This record gives sequence, structure tokens and C-alpha cells, in this order.
Amino acid sequence: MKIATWNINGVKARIDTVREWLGESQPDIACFQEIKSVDENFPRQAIEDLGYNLETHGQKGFNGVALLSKRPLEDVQRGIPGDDSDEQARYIEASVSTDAGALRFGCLYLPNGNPLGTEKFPYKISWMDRLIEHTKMRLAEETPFILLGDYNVIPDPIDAARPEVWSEDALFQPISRQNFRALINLGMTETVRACTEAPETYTFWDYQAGAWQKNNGIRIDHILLSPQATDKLNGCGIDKHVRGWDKPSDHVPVWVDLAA
DNA sequence: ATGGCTTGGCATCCAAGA
Repeated sequence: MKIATWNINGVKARIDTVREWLGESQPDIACFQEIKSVDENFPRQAIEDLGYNLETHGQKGFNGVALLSKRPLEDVQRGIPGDDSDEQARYIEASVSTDAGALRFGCLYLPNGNPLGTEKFPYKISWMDRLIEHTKMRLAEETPFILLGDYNVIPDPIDAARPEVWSEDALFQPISRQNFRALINLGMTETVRACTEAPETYTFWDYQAGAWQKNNGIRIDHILLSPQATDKLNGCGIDKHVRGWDKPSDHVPVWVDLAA
């Protein structure tokens, strides 16, 4: 079973690119971030025509996440618990049934947190705290749980082409990295690093300053697996070539293959 | 380089992204 995450940077602007990638990659589950659309305006038909069930959690203008699945999506949950006043659409979770049992997927768009010194950074950190608490609860269930999306965290210096330029950025702050590490330390496996130690493994290249052409990238899109999901891990990959397509997102898809 | 593109919106400039 192929499970992918991709920050598509606007579903309206990206729908043709998204459909081309879905046809090529054929994921069983796809998790999208930054759909930048309200639920009513999401181009459902263009996705459903390719054989996918679809659940969205959108808002006007920014953010927004979506789950696609060839199997029915069950027990859909929108938002990360822990702050009823949070109106930003950044999390959607659902289950699918397989012959080997249920799998649960959490699709996340973690706050960017820039610029430092504004309310945006503490919002990022508190959002991560809520994600950690929610993940503890899921792990206690001792079932396959896949937490994937745009984490907006550069875990280590090797995950940036030029780590020094990110030193004052929310994505590479010690507390951001510590919270990401705390999530892994709960017992989650970070799949890309489980599959490769290769340097220059990135998932995002800025639109500006020829970042793609210079391979000036960062690795911020991650797939974390609970122990029960890690037991099923066959492999993982990054669809880097998609960044070179016409009308690309600035992120590329990241995927895992699970025996299920 | 002082964010150099790209997106969507109370749009024809602004905010937000990373």
C-alpha cells in the first residue's frame, strides 16, 4: 500500500499537476496540504474521477488539508484537539480498513512560525505540543498510525543545503527541532531517514533565486510511523522530479510503501 | 541582496509562505 504526502500549494492552481502525479504515482492514500480552498470550492470531481474518496478540511485563502483514498475513509476527524479557539485548518485524520486490519492516518500542515518574535512562533510550538499529546493518545492504542505532512521543521543540518542561512528561521530553531525529536522519541519512526542516509535529500525548493536549479533545498515534509505501522514498512521515496514539472508546487511528494 | 517567486483575496496591491 502506497501512502504519500504532498504540500500542493493551492489546489485550484495545481489541479492538473496533481492529477498527472496521481496517475503516475498511483498512491492508495494521498495527504495534501495547503489546498488554499474552502471545502465547497474544492474540485472534488477531478479527484473522484480518478477513483479516489476525498475528505477535506479547508478554509478561505490559506492552509487547508485533504485526504484521498482508494478505499473508503472512515471516522474522519478534523483539527488537533487541545485548543477550541484554533480556527486554522491544519489537520485531518481518518482510517481505512484493510485485510490486515485498520490503518489510521493523520494529515498535518504544521504552522510555519515565521517571523520569530511574533505570535506566530509560539503558535507553532503550542501546535506541536498539542500534536505530541494527540500522538501519545494514538500510540496508546497500539495500532498502525501514520502521521504525515508538512512539518515545517528541518530536523538536522544535513536536511538543508545551506543550514547556516536557517539559523534565525522558525523551521530550524532548537525548540522546533526538539519538539520534532520529542515526537519521534514517543516511539514514532521517521521513515525517510530509516530508508536513506543520503545527503541532499530534500522535499522543498524555494521558488526564488533559482533554488531548484542550485539544489538549494530543505527537508521538511515527513512521514512518521507508529511501531505497528513500522512493522509493515517496505520502503519509501521522494518524487523529486515533480519539482521540475511545469507549474510545480515548491514541495514534492514523499511516500512510503507499507505491507497492507 | 534589502525575500530575488507564487498563490489567493474584501484583488490590480497585499499578506503569507519557508
